[in-house]
Amino acid sequence: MEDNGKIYCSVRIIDVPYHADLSYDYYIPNEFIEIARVGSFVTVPFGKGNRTVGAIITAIKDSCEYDEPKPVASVSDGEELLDTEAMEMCRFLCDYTLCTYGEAVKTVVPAAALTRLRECYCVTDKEKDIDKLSEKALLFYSYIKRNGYVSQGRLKNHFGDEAAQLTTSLIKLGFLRKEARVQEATNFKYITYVSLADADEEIIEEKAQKTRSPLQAEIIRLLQKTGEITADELYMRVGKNASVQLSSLEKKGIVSLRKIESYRNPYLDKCQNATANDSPLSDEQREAYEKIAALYEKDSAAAALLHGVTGSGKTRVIKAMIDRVIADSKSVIMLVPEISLTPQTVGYFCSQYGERVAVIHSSLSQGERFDAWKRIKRGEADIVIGTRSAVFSPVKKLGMIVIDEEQEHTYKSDTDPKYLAHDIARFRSGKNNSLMLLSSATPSLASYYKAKTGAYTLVEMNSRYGGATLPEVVISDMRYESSGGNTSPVGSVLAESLKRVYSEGKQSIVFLNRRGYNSAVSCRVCGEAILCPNCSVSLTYHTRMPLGDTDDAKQYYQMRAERGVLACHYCGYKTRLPDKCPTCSAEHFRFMGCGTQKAQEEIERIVPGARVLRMDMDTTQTKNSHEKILEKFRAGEADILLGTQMVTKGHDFPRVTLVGVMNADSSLFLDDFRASEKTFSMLTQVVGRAGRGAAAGTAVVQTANPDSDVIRLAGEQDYKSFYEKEIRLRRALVFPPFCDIGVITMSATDESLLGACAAKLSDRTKELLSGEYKDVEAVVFGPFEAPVYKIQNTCRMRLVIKCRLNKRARQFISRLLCEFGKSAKNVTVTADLNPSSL
DNA sequence: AGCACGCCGACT
DNA sequence: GTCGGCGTGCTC
Repeated sequence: MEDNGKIYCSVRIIDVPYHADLSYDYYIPNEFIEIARVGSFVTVPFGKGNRTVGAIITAIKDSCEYDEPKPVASVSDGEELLDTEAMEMCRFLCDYTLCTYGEAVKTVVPAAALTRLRECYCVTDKEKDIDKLSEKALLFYSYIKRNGYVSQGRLKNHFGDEAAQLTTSLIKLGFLRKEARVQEATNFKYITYVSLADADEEIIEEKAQKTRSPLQAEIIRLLQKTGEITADELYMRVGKNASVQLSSLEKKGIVSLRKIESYRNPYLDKCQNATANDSPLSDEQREAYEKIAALYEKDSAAAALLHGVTGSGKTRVIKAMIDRVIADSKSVIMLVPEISLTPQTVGYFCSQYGERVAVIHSSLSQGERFDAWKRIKRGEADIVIGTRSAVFSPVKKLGMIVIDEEQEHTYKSDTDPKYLAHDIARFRSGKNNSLMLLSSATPSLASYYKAKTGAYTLVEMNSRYGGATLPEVVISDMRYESSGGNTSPVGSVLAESLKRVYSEGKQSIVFLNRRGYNSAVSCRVCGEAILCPNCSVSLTYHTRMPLGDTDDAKQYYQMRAERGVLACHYCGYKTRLPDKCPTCSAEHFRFMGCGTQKAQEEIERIVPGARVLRMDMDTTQTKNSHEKILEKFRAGEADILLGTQMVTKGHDFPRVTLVGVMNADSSLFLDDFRASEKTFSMLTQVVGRAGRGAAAGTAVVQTANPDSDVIRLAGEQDYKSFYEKEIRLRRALVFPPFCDIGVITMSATDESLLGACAAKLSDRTKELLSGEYKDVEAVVFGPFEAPVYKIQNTCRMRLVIKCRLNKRARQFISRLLCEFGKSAKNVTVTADLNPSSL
């Protein structure tokens, strides 16, 4: 509606459910017109109660379709929050993963950068019957009245646990109102510089004479000597309690304080000893580099897959490419699967490029993350190394995004916008005409298929660099072990090899895909396994576990001393081993399977004297524990490194000559079409750990399926044959990359409600597919129970849709989410498009 | 999500 | 007769 020159804006609201996530129009009051821009964070009145909610301006315009727009309530000033590319990424995330705009914003921008909404309470103008309140309520009420707007936290501090009840009842009676207040992002770190005030020495001297405080006098004398110093330095010399004195000196006009914003950067020391060293590339590496560089120089959106056997020096090629890109004054984002597992890679790039590197990963504090983000946004860091969320880094002039170990499942987000880093990278490379470079020894089938069919440029490196040879691989058939009377999880071949390597003074790595002691405990009489009361999985027996900061540590120590603990790996539930079988009351249990704890005992028994380091979820709870364990092993303080997945990642240990895989087939028969791919990748990686130095290595792979092609080909490091075999299978069965898969998951605590909802969703899906969405070619499976049906007492059912996930198919699934988001109370419905596992 | 409107059971 | 249960629907 045309309206006397008013200015309007379209906004997307941050915290709305999926079905209400639309574009809403508001008018901008004159006072905000100067600062309101596309990408600004605003607050607006929303809904019947006009509650204040946060939103992002997506458009500014001089007319408005809607008849009675409300006014914008506040506009966050300062630089706009989201730049054009960030907004495009949000838009893309919404469309691509079917999330709300707000969820997308929270994914693209670090939490600390978002001006935070804080729930506050204030009094209303109602005064009638106020004297009828209880004494306590009246006290509560007048406290809020005195203070204006009071946050929940503050109320709880003053009134304790009663605060919550008091607020709700007073709101109900109409004396209080809840209102969201904008709390500006105050999340900055400053360094304070102290100097004597800019005045005549005489005046200062005169003022100093008047000072009674000896500490203040000391500060003045110090400053007269040193000139300007940082506050921290001053505290070091005269003591921390000087801060009060300092501010009083400032008030008196004797000293002046200067605040400079600084960054929290835990990688600073790594960066400051930057020592660029360049040894020349090998012929093969140079060839690979030139091919990729040529692609980059075309200056249009492109993607390359660098496929090189383990040890072929992919990192060196990547380094050369980064040099090439930054030579153009463009930025680089390099993704790694997990920072804690690749300290070498991170350390290497920090030392090469110094302070222009920003490192981003999940265990940064909010402030550290925010500061890294600002450094990038301001163009002070132009090389970003990080885990998947780093793909959103607001770099200037993006030249290249590298995805190292491209097949890793960590590149798919497991929380709500369930995006794949590759898809974001491809999108950004399209927008910036930049290069996406994938790198792996065992590419995902999807990526290799794209390379084979021409969508990506394939660059291959087939020889190990520096004369290292592939290890000799021995497949140890575990079927004969047990029939031969060896019930140990360590077979005779592996046992002999471990002993030999130990006696030679070399190191071994043993990989085992299961933590804990045993995998399950079952009753010897009725055969029932002991299950987690909250989840539908069996509990795992642990002999010892780290205590962390659990509140019942004492009790826990006691349990552990007595007889070990049964733990759930899904919800963290812990209990002591019961006296009797919960099902039949028999008193004897069978302990099945072998976890890292039991394996450690076994290996220590088999190789007497060997020092075994265990690395799994239980021993790596604390910060930097990964690095510490790896460093210890590297330093030769242990002979055998035993662990789960995390021992397979790309660290080089020159003294390792033996790698053992204890249960190579544990992931082979998973109920997942990617089982072979995952097993192959994992085995290839772990086998590649052996013999990275001059000495030839051996890999012992224990399996009950020695004839399996996957295991054989991984042993031979023959990716191409594996690919050909697997891709034929996928084509025949119509699995990705020959189709997409969408999974709709419903979860609820009420099982019957969930069942009803699942049936309804399934019916509705079929109805829409044969009606309004007839053009979407899809095959629907289910509903069935999720592989782990119950986690933390929440049951989950899912519907699997196989189809081409084009725009239209996404619309269709979006429609389902909208309909069931509205109607289904107490059932949560979410979608995962192309999940990393089924 | 929150908050309104709206239509059926046990109370002053 | 009303207060209040939570079913359905909307939010610029």
